This record gives sequence, C-alpha cells and structure tokens, in this order.
Amino acid sequence: MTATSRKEKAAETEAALKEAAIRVFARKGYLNTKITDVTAEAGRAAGSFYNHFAGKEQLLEALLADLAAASDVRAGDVDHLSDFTDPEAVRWHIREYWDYYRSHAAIMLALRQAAMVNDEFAATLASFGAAQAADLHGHLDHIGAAGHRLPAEAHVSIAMMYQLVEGCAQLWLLNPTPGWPPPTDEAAVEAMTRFVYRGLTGRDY
Amino acid sequence: MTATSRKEKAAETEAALKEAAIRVFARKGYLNTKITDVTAEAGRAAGSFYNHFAGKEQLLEALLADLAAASDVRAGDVDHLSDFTDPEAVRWHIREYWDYYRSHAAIMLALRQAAMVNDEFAATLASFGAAQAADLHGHLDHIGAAGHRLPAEAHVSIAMMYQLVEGCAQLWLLNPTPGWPPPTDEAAVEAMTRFVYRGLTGRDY
DNA sequence: TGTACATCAGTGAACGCGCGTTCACTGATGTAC
DNA sequence: TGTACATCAGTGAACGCGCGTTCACTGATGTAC
Repeated sequence: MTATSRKEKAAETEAALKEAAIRVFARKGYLNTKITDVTAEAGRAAGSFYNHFAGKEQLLEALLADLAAASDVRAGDVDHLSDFTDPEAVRWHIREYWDYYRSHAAIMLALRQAAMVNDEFAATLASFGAAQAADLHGHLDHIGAAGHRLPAEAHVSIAMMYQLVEGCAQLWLLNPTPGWPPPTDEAAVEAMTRFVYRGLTGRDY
Repeated sequence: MTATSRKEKAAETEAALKEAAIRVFARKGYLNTKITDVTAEAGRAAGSFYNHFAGKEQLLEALLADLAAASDVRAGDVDHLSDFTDPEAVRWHIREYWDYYRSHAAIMLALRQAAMVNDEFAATLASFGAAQAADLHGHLDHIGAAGHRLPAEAHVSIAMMYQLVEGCAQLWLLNPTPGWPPPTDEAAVEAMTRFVYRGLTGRDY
C-alpha cells in the first residue's frame, strides 16, 4: 500500500493533489479554490504544492493533459455511427458527449471558469469544441444527400447543436435549478436527440 | 453641460462610473476588472468609487437594476406573437432576445461571470432565465393543440431552446472564434429560428 | 554489511505583492444670520 | 447682499488583508567507499 521509494512517494503526492483538486473544484469551482484548499484536502502542507505544479493554472493544465491522454486511448477504438439521417447516430453522439461530460464534470467546470479569465484556457476550450466539430462535419453530408436541408451552413448548424448539448449538460449536470429537478440521463439524451435530429434534418422524430 | 449643484455633480460621477464600468467589462470582463480600472476609465480618483457603491458587486447590481428598470418600460408595450406553430412567432422571440443581448452584451457577460463565483448572482441569472421561460410556457400549448409533439416536457423543451439561443448569442456576439467569422444578425436569427422551430414542432421549415 | 554524507520530498511559518478600502485633506457648494 | 461657518463630493497616498510563494529546516531515502 504505502510506497517507499522517493519517486513513488512524489508520484503519490502529485496524484493526491490532483484528486483533491478535482474534488474541491467540483465543490467550489475553480475560481473560488485557493491553493491551500487543495493541499488541505489532500492532507499535505501548502509548500508541497510547488514541488509538483508551478501554480493553479499548471495544475489545471496537468488535469487536462491527463484527460486528453485518457481520451486518446479510447479514440478510434469504436467505429461509430456517422449517418445523421439516422436518429440513432445522433443519439450515439449525444450520449457519448453526455457520458464524457458527466465523468469529467469538475474539470469541464474548471476549464469553463478558467476560460472566462484567461485567454490561453479560452483557446484550449475553443479547440475542444473545434475537435468535436471536425468529427461531426462529415456526418452532416448525409443530410443533404438524402434531400433534407440543414437549418444553416454546416458549421453554423454544428455550432447550434453544440451550444444546445453543451448548455444542457452544464445546466442539468452542473447547475440544476433549485426546484426544477433535472431530467434523468435517459430522458435528457432522448430530449436532446429529438430536438437536434429535428433541427438538423427538418424531419419529425 | 457642466452641472453645478452637489446632487447633480454626484449623479454625474455615478453615471460616469457606470458607463466606464460597462466599457471596461466589455473589454476585460467583470472578473478581470479592478475597481481602479473603472475609476481610471471614468477619470476619477479611486476613493470616489466608495461614495457611490459599496464594492464591485454592488456596482453590477446597480447596472442590473438600471437594466431591469429599462425593460419594465418596454414590457407589455407590444402584444407579441404567441402561437409557436407559426415560425414567425418563434422568429419574433428569438430576434427580441438577440437584440436585447446585443444591446447589453457587456452586462450579460458580467452577470454570467459573476454567477460563476457568487451564488447570489447565480440566482439572479437563473431568475432571468425563469422570467423568459414563464412567457414561453403558454406559447407551447399551441404546438400540442395543433397535433404536433414537443421533443420533451414543456419545461425541458424550453430549457433546450434557451440553451441554444443563449449559447449562440454568447458565442457569436461575445466570443467569436478566431478564424470563424460569426454569421450576420439576420443569418443568425434565421438559423436559430429554423433549428428551434423544427426542434419544437417536428415540422419542416 | 556498515558508516558518513548527499539528496530529496515534505513542512509550515514568514514574507511580500496586489488590490480593496480608508481617511485626513481640499476646494467648492449650501446655509444661517 | 455679505460674511462666517457647515456640509459635501472628490482626491490620492497610505494602510492592511488575503493569499500566493518562498525558504530554512526535518526526517527519510539514496549513494559512496
């Protein structure tokens, strides 16, 4: 259980700090979190933090790097549905995004908050969106090919879809309005799938 | 031009501080704005600020109060389209929101940023949304009555519509992605109207 | 294997920067008589 | 209308709090011989 070598000990502390940060971010948000909140949550001294990270920004960068590394492993291991004239393909993408957002809610929240204050993180957040959009772009071709009309140019249509899903994820997973219980995961995915499928294709579903 | 009485002078300074705040918020955002940024922009001494506001929060509250007062004047002076089976009614609401957002972009941004850090502003922001939703709720009845199906329960459907429009307003009016020029106002309103009308009714348009 | 020294992760009190906030002061407007 | 005093908006240097960051120190692990 308890590691003995120096490297192992350092790695343990670094991991403990990251895990503590995720918990604290989830509780108070990134902007309201002090470095000593993280070290206290991790049960370490304040000074220990700087053995591992140069500051709060670098901690968040490290968390994002972990997350990107984990995503790379998964990427491409499924050959996913791509014909958006099929509601099932839309549902698959939405559910994927939803699950991802739910698993990494604290980091998503942190990134979003950091982006409000820091241009570099704003760029990182934008590139996240761009990566999503790149995958989707091809999928929309099927819609025109099937004789349906997108609501607007492809990249504008994607932006609208993205804002809807992203906004609902943030609302229902992160900031549920007091008194308005958010829908279940199933209901949320179903609702967004309907709205987006209809919006993109103009067909009922 | 230059007022002489004490009250007038104080009112002038307060107005100058508010206007300066709006300009600075638009430039750097609320969270990155220091009180001295506002006083410098207004051409006053730092200490002068506290003759008018107890702090940055209270300044933002004052701006929101002004904004609410201005809205009350306009409210109810138009008897607006309310049958959402008519695309024109959807367009009217979206354009209304779009114009509002565009006119008050700096304050919307400030509120959004303040809400990330401060629970009271989060509640204020939520109540903004709730006010919008209340007006829309009745409009959706027409959709069921005409034999169409909403994509989900009414309040969930409204939330999705709101997230789409709000998100696009923020994206295209406040944070245009570098290299991706945002659509014109006309194109944006048209695109959102199509997407939302289709999403809500399941009918093409 | 044992001893002496070097290195390193972690500690937490102390330091110091940035910025919000105060306050003694100025000059101008209002008031009393 | 004039004079003496009171009040107030505005000023900006100085103060002080909060929090990020440092650093001398500790105890444990690694290394040299």
